[in-house]
Amino acid sequence: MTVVSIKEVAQHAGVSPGTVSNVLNRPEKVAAATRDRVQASIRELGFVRHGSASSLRAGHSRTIGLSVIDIGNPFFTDVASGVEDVASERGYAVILSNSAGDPGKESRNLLTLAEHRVRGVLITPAAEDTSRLDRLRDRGIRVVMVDHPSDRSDRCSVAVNDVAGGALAVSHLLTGGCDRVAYVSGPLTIRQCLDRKLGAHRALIRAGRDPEMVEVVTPAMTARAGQQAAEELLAAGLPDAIFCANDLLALGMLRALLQAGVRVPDDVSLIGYDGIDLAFASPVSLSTIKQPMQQLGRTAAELLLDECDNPGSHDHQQIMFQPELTVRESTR
Amino acid sequence: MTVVSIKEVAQHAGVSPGTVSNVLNRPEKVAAATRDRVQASIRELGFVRHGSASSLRAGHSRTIGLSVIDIGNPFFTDVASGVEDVASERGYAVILSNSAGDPGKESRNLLTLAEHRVRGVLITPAAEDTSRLDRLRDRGIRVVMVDHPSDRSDRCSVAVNDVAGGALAVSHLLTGGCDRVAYVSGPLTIRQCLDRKLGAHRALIRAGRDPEMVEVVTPAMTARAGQQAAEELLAAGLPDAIFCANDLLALGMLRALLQAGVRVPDDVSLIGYDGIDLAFASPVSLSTIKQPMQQLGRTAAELLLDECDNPGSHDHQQIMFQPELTVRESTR
DNA sequence: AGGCTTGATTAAAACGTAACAACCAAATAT
DNA sequence: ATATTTGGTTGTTACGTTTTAATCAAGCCT
Repeated sequence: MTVVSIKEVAQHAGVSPGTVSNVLNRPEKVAAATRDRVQASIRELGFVRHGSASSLRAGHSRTIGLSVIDIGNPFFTDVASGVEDVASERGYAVILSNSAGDPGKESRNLLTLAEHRVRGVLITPAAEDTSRLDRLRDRGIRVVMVDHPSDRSDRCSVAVNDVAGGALAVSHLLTGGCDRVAYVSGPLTIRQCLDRKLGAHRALIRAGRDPEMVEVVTPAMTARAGQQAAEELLAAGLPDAIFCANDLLALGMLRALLQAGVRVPDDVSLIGYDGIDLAFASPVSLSTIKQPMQQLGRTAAELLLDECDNPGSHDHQQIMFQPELTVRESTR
Repeated sequence: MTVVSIKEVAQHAGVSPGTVSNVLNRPEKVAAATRDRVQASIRELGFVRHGSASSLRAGHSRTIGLSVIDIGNPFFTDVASGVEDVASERGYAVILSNSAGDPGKESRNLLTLAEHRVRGVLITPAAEDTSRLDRLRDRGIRVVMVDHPSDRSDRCSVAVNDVAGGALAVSHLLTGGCDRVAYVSGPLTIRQCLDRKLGAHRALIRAGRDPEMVEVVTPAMTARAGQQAAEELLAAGLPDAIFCANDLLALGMLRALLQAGVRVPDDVSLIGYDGIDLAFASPVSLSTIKQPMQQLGRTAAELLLDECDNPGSHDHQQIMFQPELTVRESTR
């Protein structure tokens, strides 16, 4: 339980505490000989910088917060892994918090992040109202929105064009000769679901079809919910194409359809959204709209850290990636 | 960018800074009237405690570290979600770090955690050598091992009996009438893979069979690796039962088998390990050995926080959960 | 030789909070 | 009436670091 402080290192190396601090933070300012001596002492005593003291004095920490809607969803896992990569490359730590889609829990988590004086927050907001984010910014905590376009130009955001993705999915289904398309959506409070539906609508209109789709709304975007949605669809009479708001829903749907004796894609075409690894490995591999998930996380983290490290020259960007259609076996 | 300190709150409420601190940390010590007044000021000024200052002074932070081997694996995602739950209930933040199985990266991450003076670390170690963990403890950072039994009684650990799990899997296969069992393993540096194999061995011996199994070793425990393993197995001649070291491998295997025209379970029985959600949703639902993943995370976090909050009365526990066989469609 | 620059080092003052001893008034005990 | 306890509040110090201004020595210029 020995805590070695900068002071003891200084004493051991025969210099002042200030010099040790300089070795740590601006090594070029100190003569090579003393620098080596100090570094030797650091190693010998096993000193590690006290982050709390450091950030108290310096006025900022080397931590960022990451607030996601569902850590169990491979989409966010991939995003998180991209964030973690960039952060650890640049010596930042990531505090993870999971809102579980609950704006109340999200707010409480943001308070915890504020207490930790994180340098900034990457957030996929659980609700459309962004006033909480403004309050964070008033406290000097930068905010980058992830998988959600910013409505304002004074904030960075990284998103993927969900309207385009929805259109891509449905026009692929139509091209394959499908006629009646059903949309399996997650909760309607989730922007992504609404945008993808809007895109689907547009594609239908563009093709001169009736824009009305059968729609099933699930309470969660999980495989289990997808299976339940399948039952609803089977009871109501199957369409000849199904567009699921994400891959997990689609995988659950696929399972239930096959089990009910429905052939995919012969009887019904099925397309998912995200491009998670498992969508490829499913026994009938899943056509999907692929999003650059890791890239999303990496870019968001880079924007945030750039804003933190160069507050002067930084200009806010609203980045919008384009999703890509990946055709596999589940669509004709 | 206004930073409200305890001092300004004190001034606003007409009390001393010390009283504000008391309201924050031992509200029972301060008269109801002043307490209310201070709390009103806190709300009005939008004060939030400066975590760095607090932990500098108090000597300990309200953060724990979580170091996992692969954040992309649903197993660890579930564990993480259990940890996050408990931590956020008790006001702790979780710093996530991903070793990606690389002991070097793990060490670097642990250094970052040490700098942040986390209260403790939950870790699924990437290597058997635990001296790094001892060094952490010398620094006053408690360590709880997750999904890895502790070799020593002075440390908490939470694990699942992998030997029993391996035996469970293989004896189920044998009960179903299988004869030649193959084992698809992850990297042999991973203890879990070795233990599950050992269990498989034991089950074979107990049943009076030849304990030698065909074994395929994959470089990673992913669905993709499972598909590749299937090709190897198909080329070498199929056994009549396959035990995969985790569900992701099994799902990839399942996909490749079905695609090659192999019927599951008629031609070959297949069993996985973990019990991830998707194993249920796969078109031929996967028999598996279910582990209490969230529970693992919750328990580990509870042990750690108990050790932190009651250092006197805490006694170290090595908890070992028992895995459960879940029979579904992929085995006969 | 005296004044100047340069480069390296140090002393001291913060940063915002927690904890402890000291203090004070009011209530109780003697 | 005085002494003692009690409940509530405050002043002060310390936590480990960063930073700024100040100091010092050595080299250079005229």
